[in-house]
Amino acid sequence: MRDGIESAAVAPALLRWYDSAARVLPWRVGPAERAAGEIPDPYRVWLSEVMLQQTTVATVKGYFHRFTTRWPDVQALAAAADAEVMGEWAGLGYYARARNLIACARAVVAQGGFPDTLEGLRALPGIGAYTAASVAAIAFDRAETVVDGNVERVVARLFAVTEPLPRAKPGLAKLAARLTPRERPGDFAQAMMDLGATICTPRNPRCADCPLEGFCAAAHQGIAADLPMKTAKAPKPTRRGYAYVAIRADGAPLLETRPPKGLLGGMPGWPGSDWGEDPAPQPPLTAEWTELPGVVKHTFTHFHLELTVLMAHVPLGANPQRGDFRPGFDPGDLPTVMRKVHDHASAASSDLFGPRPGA
DNA sequence: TATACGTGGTC
DNA sequence: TGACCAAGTAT
Repeated sequence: MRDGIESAAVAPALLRWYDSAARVLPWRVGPAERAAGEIPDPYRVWLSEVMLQQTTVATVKGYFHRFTTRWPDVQALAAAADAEVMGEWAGLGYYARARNLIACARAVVAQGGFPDTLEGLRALPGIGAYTAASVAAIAFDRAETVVDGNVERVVARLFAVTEPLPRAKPGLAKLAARLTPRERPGDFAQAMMDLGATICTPRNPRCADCPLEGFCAAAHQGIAADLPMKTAKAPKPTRRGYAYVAIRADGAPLLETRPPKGLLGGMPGWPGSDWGEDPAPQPPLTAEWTELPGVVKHTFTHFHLELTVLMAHVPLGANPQRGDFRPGFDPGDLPTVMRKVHDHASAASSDLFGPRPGA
């Protein structure tokens, strides 16, 4: 793998493997269909790629099916109400993706369709270098280089790059570009990612089963499992807070829509205190609050959270300082940490959203 | 360049 | 149990 001749041999070897081993995925047009002239739907490619950002295939499958059933094309998604889309996204995480998804769908409809160039795609909300390249390559057959975490790992091993991530990113992208073929760039990208997901895995890579082993410098040196190197991450602090579960006599829960930016932005949640070292209680209304035993624990990307849950049943005329009562609210529309709070309160009070006796 | 931003699975 | 990790983007 030290010269261009060997680099040129990688794509054909990888594509031969892909033609025989490609995974069947709901958004994918397989090599056989592709050869028969079938073109992937840019809407489905875009939607799947956004969902797949930092998210596993297994998790995405169900969401992709529900989204495409409910909104079969970009026009339908663009016409949907924001809260409907946010509710359908609930539990998938990184909620800025859902906000950008809505904005992107509307921009695409306003433009009369998806742009078919890297630059046009890159200008849309929520589409960065990876997603722009993947949609351009997979849906529009453009010879763009797709670089995700899988590709970085595969390339770091192929070329035995010992420089640690994230510093190594630019160099790895250049090496990946050297491998990208003019023919079948979309299948090549998907093949690289499939290889990273199934053979060239972060731990215990199955080099003996790898179609590229003969090209791989790391395998040759016996250091594949040690690459890519990564710089140490900062430890996660623990923050604490209070969450308030108020249920009105008709069963309606008191919820608020969180600010559009920042953590869980735009999603519904229980009113609460600030989250920090030693937060002060901040009940959203005056009531007889009962502090539930135990805490709800949740870990975000950059901190641990421990929430103390307080619950109250309040009369029909209750007038909260924050949030609003939402009859018929579906707990499934809550982000996971808020659903954990719901479940914690629910365990302490059967039929949480049901009307109170005598109400 | 560094940090904020979710969640669920794995070892 | 807990740290690592996954088909990244925005600022």
